Amino acid sequence: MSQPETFILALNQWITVFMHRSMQNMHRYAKESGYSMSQIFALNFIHHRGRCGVTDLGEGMGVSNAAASQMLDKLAHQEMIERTEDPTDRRVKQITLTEKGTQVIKDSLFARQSWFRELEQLLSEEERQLSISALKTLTDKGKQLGLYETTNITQLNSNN
Amino acid sequence: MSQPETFILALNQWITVFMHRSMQNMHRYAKESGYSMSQIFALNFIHHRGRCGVTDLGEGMGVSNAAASQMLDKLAHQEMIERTEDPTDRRVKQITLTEKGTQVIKDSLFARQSWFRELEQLLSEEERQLSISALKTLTDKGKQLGLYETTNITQLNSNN
DNA sequence: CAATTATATTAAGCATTCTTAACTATTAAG
DNA sequence: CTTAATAGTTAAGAATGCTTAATATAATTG
Repeated sequence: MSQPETFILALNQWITVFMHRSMQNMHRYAKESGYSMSQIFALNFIHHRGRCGVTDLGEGMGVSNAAASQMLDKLAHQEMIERTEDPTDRRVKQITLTEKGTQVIKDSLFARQSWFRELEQLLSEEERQLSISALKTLTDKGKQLGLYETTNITQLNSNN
Repeated sequence: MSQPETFILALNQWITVFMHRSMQNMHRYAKESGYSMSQIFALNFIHHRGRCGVTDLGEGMGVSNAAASQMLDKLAHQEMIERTEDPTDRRVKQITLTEKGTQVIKDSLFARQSWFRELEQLLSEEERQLSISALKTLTDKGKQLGLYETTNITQLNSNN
C-alpha cells in the first residue's frame, strides 16, 4: 500500500503543476476579455451553485452581501446575470446566468484547453486511457463531496 | 479509441470540479491569513520560477514592472521575499523567497488538503492506485511542457 | 568616452472592490 | 396588529492594485 501519503502527494504535485499554468491562463483570459478575476470567480460560483440569492453569493465569495450586490449590479449591467424575484419569498432575488454569462464561462474554459491538447500529445495511448479512467473516477467522487447542486458543465466543451 | 475529445473532456470535467473547491479554499485561506490573492499568486510564481528579476515577475503576472516593483515592496516589508543585486548585472535584482514566504506557500497548499483527504476516503484501493499512477504521469508530462525551472515543491507536503 | 539601452524605483492619479451604516420591502413571531 | 428579523440595495469612505511618467543607476554600443 506504499506510504499513506502517496495519494495526497500525487494530487498535490499534479495540482502544483496544473495550477501554475491554469492560473496564468485564467489571468490572461480575464485580462484580454476585459473581465476581472472577481467577475470570473462570481460567474463560476453561480454556474456551479445554480440559482441562488445575493447573500449566498457573498458568503460563497467571502464578502459582505453589500459587496455581492454591487458586483451583481455590474454583472447585470453587462447582461451576464439576471435577478428575478423568488415567488415563494419576495425578499430574495434569484440570480441566474444569462446566455452571455454562460458563454463567458465556456470561453474561459476553452482558454485553458490549448495546454490540455499539448499535454495529450505527450501521452501514449495506454497512458491516455489510464488518465481518462482515473480522471473520471476523481470527478465522480469529487462531485459526491460537493455540497452544491452541480449544473451540467459537461456539455460546455463539446457543443462549441 | 472513442472520441478524440475524450481526454480533453475528462480533464475539463475534473478541473471544473476541482477548481471550484480549490479556488474557494485558496480564497478562504488568503482572507483568513490576511494576504491578497495577488500576493499568493506572486509568491507562487516566484516559487516556481525560482530566482528571477522584477520585470520577469511583471511579465509572468501580466502587469507592468512598476506594478511588480510595488508589489515586491509590500512582500519585502512583510519579509516574504528578498531582493539582492545580481552580481553579474547590477541593474537587476534577484528575487528570492524567504523562509517565511516559503512557509506561506506550504500553508496555502496545506489548506487545500482537507478536501483531498475526504476525496481519498471515497476511493477503493484499486481506484486509489490507478489515480496515483495517472496523476504521476500527468505531472511528469505537464512538467515537460513547462518553460520555467521548477523548484522542488514535492518536498513541501511531506516534511511538514 | 558619449550616447543609448536596460532595470528598477518612485510618484501621482485612476479604477475597482471592499466595508460599514442607513434605508426599503417582506416575512415571521408574539 | 405590532415588533422583530431577514434580504437586498444604496451611499460614503478606505484600501488595493494598476497605469503612465519621471528618475537613478548600470550596462552596452558606436
